[in-house]
Amino acid sequence: MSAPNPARRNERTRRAILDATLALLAETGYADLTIGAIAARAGAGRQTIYRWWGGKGAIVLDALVDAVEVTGMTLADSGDLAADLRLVLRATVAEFADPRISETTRAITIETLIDADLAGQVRDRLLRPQLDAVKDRLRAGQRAGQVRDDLNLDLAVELLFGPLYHRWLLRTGPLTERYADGLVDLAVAAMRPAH
Amino acid sequence: MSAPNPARRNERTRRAILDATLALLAETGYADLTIGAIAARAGAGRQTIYRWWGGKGAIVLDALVDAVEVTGMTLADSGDLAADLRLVLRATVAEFADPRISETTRAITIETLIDADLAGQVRDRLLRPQLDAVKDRLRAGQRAGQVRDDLNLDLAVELLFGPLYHRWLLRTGPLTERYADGLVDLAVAAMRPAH
Amino acid sequence: MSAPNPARRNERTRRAILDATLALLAETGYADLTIGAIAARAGAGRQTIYRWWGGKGAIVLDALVDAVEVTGMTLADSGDLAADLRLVLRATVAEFADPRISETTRAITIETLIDADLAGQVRDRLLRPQLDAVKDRLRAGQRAGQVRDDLNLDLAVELLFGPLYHRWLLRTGPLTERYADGLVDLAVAAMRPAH
Amino acid sequence: MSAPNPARRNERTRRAILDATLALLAETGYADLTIGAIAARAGAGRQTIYRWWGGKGAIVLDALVDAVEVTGMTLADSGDLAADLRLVLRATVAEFADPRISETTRAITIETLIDADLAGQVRDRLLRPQLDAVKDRLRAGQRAGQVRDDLNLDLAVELLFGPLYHRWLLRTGPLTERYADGLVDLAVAAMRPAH
DNA sequence: GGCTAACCGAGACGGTACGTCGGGTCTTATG
DNA sequence: CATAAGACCCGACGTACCGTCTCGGTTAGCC
Repeated sequence: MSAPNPARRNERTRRAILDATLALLAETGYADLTIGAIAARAGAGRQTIYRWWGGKGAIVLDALVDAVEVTGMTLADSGDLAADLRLVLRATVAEFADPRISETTRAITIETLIDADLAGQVRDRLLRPQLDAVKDRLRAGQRAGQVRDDLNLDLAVELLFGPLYHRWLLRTGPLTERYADGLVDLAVAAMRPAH
Repeated sequence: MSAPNPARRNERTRRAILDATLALLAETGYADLTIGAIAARAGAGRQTIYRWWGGKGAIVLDALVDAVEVTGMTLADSGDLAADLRLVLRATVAEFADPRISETTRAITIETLIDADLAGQVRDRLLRPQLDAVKDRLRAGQRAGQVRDDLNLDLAVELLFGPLYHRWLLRTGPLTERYADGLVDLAVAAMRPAH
Repeated sequence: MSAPNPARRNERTRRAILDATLALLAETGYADLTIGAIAARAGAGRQTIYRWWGGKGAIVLDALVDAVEVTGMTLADSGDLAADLRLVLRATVAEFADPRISETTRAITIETLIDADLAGQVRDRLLRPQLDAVKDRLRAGQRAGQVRDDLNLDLAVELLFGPLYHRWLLRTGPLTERYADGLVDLAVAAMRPAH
Repeated sequence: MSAPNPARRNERTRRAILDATLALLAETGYADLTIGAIAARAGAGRQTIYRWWGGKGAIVLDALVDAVEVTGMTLADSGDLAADLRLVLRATVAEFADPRISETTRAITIETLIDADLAGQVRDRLLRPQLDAVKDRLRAGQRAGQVRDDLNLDLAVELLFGPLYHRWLLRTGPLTERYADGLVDLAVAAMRPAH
């Protein structure tokens, strides 16, 4: 009926629920994840979950955001743009290649496809920080003359991560460091100023 | 117990089920689509569905493949690579921008995230033809000297479609013709032979 | 949505549910009786119970009616009215004194206090046959001159069973054969024609 | 943990809770009565109720006893036993016929069927005074020679009230003054000394 | 008249049962 | 023997209350 009072929320229970969610995600996968199972694992009542979250997707998002804790991420700037980007893409490729992480990412991706609100939250809280960090690095590249001035940076970021998502989503090929490197080379070639 | 005999299958029922599936997909979205609703709409028994399909994803896939009917697609070759690619990407963007098609694509995407077998089928029966058509056009571009000889064509195709999927999936920006054109320009720049 | 078709009902399941209900009634008492427990014990789905019954009371009533199976009950007529009535009242007292039966009777009585519809059913299907049998015997007594002609027979029946219910309900005293006999004597005295 | 101190009890809250209980009993009936609703209506905390009462039945009993306030009831003795009893039975019939009172009586009756302890309390605090008053009047009737000396007075009292309860409980007929009078006549006939 | 122990309102918590919904299996009767 | 219909078992859903447990705020009774 009325909204619950967050001030009175039991932090310990909140933690237990998020932890249980991550654990069960890893064990049973997203599709077989149950509110009841989370509650049981967390030693919490089911109602407590419904009190604070809207559904499975919301809990999982919270659990993931909480786990990743992306706060003020920035990329190293070694002067070598391609090298710096390689680092990021290799790391991302590694995450997608890790079955445990991949599984969870798949889970939350499903939920974003179902729930547009959630999609916005995932985008803004989970992904934007990373994408923005890359964008900042590209801007620095522009100032250093390595990147075309008139390049649309949002598009450029998509050029880096889009193919990777595509390959992951459609499983059209392996996700390896070699792949990441090739992708960076190609993207950097596209971004280079016309001589 | 024993496998059903496809020869005795009722084609009319099959059609009714696939049609009902597409109709309900458009009306209620994938998440709220139920086997029971499909059966009811199709005037079929639920058991009939279970007899011939494995689950929601399999029906939806069949319905979509059946609807799209991608057979031997090839790209026009006007000599102008960028122009030819623009046509394809603009068409794809238009599809993703169409809410009805987008919704259905989301539906099947969800299912591919859940069921890897299905993902393979979608990839091979639904997407591969299109991607291969583009790949063929790029190969022609290589022969014409517009595309670097050492370019990994699979990667190149991903460079074209990946950003688009990324933007659609994460809803990070509008899907317009302008966007398609800008993407093509960037990708073509990346593919151009070093002078 | 639509009413289920009784013709297709599974008799075995129905029996299992009624049996489970009686068993659990005896074991746990009415208050702690659960739809879920009945279903589990019967090896049935909860939905199956909800399909055919309206609630706990309806199942219990059915189970009891089914157990008692009161069909065309009549009293012996030995010529000695008091003796015949003593037999009935002693039997009733014995039932109320039996903890197992008493507990179940309490259960269904509760439900009749809550649900007037159910009360009517209990009255008509479970009790009326017995009360009517006594009434018939009293009518025979009138013909034999042992009972006042102007006696309201419904009232007379209540005079026999009412005190018994009262004592059972309020637990104001023991329910024994002696009690039954005393009650019959008093009631018969009240019914006797003024000489 | 430790028992609460009755001396510090807030009388206003106690009253509010009992009043709310009676009001809700009349409005929603016993089955749908919840502790939470009582607390809300009374503007009290649920814990306060649990502090002072054991459960729904205990509160309802207190509320009813409090409402009835049976103190030292005695029957008038006009010399005419039947007339005096008619007064009592007519009053009782009127109570049972009043839907509001009847509903509440049903409520507490339910609870007595569930909780034997409570049954004892109801019997002793709520009913015994009335029954004893009638018993006293019958004893006076014995002394006056209107009632058989060897009559079991407890049984006689049940003979008066039992049929009434029976009819109320099973709803086998209307509860009217005529009914009360007829019942008294019959009972008095049963109690009369053998000529 | 100030201190302090308790009661009080409020409401979050771990639970349990509810009644509903959909999944996948089975049974029955048509054609 | 495939089909339409639908009953069946199962189990997750989201809700309603239960009885317990904090948490401040208020209030009574003893210094």
